[in-house]
Amino acid sequence: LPTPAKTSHEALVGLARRLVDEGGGEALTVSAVAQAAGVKAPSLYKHFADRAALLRAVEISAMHDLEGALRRGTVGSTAQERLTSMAQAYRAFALAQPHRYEMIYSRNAAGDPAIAAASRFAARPLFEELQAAGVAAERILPVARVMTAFLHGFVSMELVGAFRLGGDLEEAFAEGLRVVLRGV
Amino acid sequence: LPTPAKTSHEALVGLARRLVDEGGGEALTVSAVAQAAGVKAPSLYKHFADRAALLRAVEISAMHDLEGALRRGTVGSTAQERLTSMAQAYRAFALAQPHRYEMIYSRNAAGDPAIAAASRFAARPLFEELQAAGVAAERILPVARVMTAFLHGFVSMELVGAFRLGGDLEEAFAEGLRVVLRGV
DNA sequence: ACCTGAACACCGTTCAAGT
DNA sequence: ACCTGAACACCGTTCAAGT
Repeated sequence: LPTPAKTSHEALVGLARRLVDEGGGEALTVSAVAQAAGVKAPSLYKHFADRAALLRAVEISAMHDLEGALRRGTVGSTAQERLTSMAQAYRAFALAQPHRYEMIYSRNAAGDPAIAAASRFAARPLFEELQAAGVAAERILPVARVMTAFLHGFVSMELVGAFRLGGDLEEAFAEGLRVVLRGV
Repeated sequence: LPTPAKTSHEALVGLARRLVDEGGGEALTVSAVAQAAGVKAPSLYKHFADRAALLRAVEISAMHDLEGALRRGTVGSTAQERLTSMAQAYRAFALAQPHRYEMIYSRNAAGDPAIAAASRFAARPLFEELQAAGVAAERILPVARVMTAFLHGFVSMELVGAFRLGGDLEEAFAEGLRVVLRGV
């Protein structure tokens, strides 16, 4: 005689996301998610293999969020305008949801195929814009890597507080973006 | 009647470093360090306020390591050569000691003044080379930020396995470096 | 002055028992 | 089929007691 389910896979991911947004990855404890779902900790193991699986689900949803933010933020008619606005949308996403952003490049994920697929999904907007900009096919991958390396490096250092020497961060970002886009 | 000390601040940091090198930051547990030192866990609190303090000590030593690796790796007579070799040394350090590198940009550190000082120390080689290269004083900070953003972004994505789409990573790094150095 | 055992609140996880 | 209480091994940390 089945007990009616008090929660679900999707509901748990949603609650886990909220915990991450508020307190970072370490706030995503099995007990905290269970409590938020009105259930006891052992019950979670009926929905997820372990904490790592829950973490991966949140990471994947964060990658989808990033993809959406990039698409919404990409505006303008020229390639320069569109790539610049996309880069600004990338940074805005990271600054608005720092903990969620950090999940994306956490290494909980290593070899998981679903993570790899979500990662490719999040990278698609950039690839499409580079293609539309007329970048040669064989240069799209290296150019995309230089751009994402700069973007991820800049915002992750910004989030971690590594830019402690004063100066205008907005201008440093704009300058870096100009330099990188000149290479496109 | 004082008990003879079985360990010391410096010895504990050394043991903690080894644990980090082998298993990453999460391998640095109070019990593991204590066991490696031949002591019980509570004894560590006579040497460090808490686990976070031990973590910070390891981070600081990692920053000093990076500084040394950058200085040793910077060779050549022209500014381009020297900055290129420094960038390659940066990446080589991260790839050779990934866990130690990750400590440097972990956010355990936030507002600690000793961490901030060590961070400035590790950044010095780059600042000095940019100055020697004749970069205008007011451009040194933004240029250094673009370079470190690219370097940290590239190697941290590489370490985390974010570059899954094949292609030549060596060339992507070299290409990115050329683009960034063109901005200097 | 440093080390220790015992204790506490917290983890993630397992499992037999409930419905 | 899902939920639960009890249990286990592990965390970090505190503290009174040892020398």
